Amino acid sequence: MSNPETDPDATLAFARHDHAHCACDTLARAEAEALRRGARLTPVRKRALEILLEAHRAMGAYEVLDRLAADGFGNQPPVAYRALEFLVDNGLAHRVRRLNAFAACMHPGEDHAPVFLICRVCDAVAEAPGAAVRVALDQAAADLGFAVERANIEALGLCPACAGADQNATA
Amino acid sequence: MSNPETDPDATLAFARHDHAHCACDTLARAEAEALRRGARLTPVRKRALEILLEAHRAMGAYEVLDRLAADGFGNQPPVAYRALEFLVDNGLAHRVRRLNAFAACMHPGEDHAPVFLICRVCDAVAEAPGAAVRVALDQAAADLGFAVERANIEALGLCPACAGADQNATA
DNA sequence: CTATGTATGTAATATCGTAACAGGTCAAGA
DNA sequence: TCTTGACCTGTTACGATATTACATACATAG
Repeated sequence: MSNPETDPDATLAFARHDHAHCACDTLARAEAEALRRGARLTPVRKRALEILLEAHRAMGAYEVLDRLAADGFGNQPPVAYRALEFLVDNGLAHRVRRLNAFAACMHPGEDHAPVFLICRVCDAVAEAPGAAVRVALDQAAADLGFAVERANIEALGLCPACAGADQNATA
Repeated sequence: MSNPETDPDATLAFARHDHAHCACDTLARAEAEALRRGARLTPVRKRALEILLEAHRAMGAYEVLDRLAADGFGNQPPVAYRALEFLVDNGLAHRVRRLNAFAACMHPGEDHAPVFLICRVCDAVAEAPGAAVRVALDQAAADLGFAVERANIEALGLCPACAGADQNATA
């Protein structure tokens, strides 16, 4: 079984790619987006985002906190929660509630409705485009007179790799 | 029998209705569904479901636990978590992660994809029909080769009542 | 009856999250 | 310059949520 702690390739997207490049690129876009919004991407906040981008997977708040503390920032929970809350509020990160975790947004600035796909075998998390899902959700809500402001759409299931492994094992 | 996907009145989410009647009716359907699945709806489990149905809202595990303990069952967390997990696994209840809470399923046995609409003002929670949302989600996942087994779709926003109050206050 | 699997009870603890307050930084305006 | 106010960071302390591990009880098939 692959594990996001040990097998980075099985993480955020279900495909191999250049982490260093996509992390660096995404950070640049996040900084631009923060500037555009007039949001202050202070050192702790920026470092928290970098941590999420470097890890390239969903991380718990305390895990982020440990890294922040190691970098000389505060070592108490509010330090991490505040930085993460800022990132989420400004569309630079997402909260994955099923995992009590946070993940850097891969598309900061783009108006997107992320859908999180969580593999129940290897715990990999992918951020999938969910525009169509969001449209359907808004419609379902509108039918009841409800106005959606924020949505969490999370799916548990099998990622391609684990589905393949499962078939092979069963066969 | 009404179908939650097509009959909006069956999901009187934000509307007034007869709690006692709908709770009793839903409990009967839940028992039938448990029987059909060969799931053992033991006393603790049944009582936990009743508690959720009577409250008719999302409840925290510890809140359910208090009531179970008051009824003579165990008073330690696993008692509540196990009963609630059973209910969720068997489609008799849902977990609302945004609220760290559980709610009785209003349509046990019917193959449905619940969408939770959570009012950020009054905290009311409605279980809306989400078949269309689920279809869109399955498609988005399939595009990445991901097979969805379970989904949590939760929206935060304004319920009709609070949206109205807000408009009045602003006007 | 007895072995087996399942359900329940309990203790202890792990994990996650927040309230409240203190001090620091920075920019706008008296 | 000095103050004021808004915002950010750090820390203490605590509350809320959830799980592990183990012991006991209970059902049911053989």
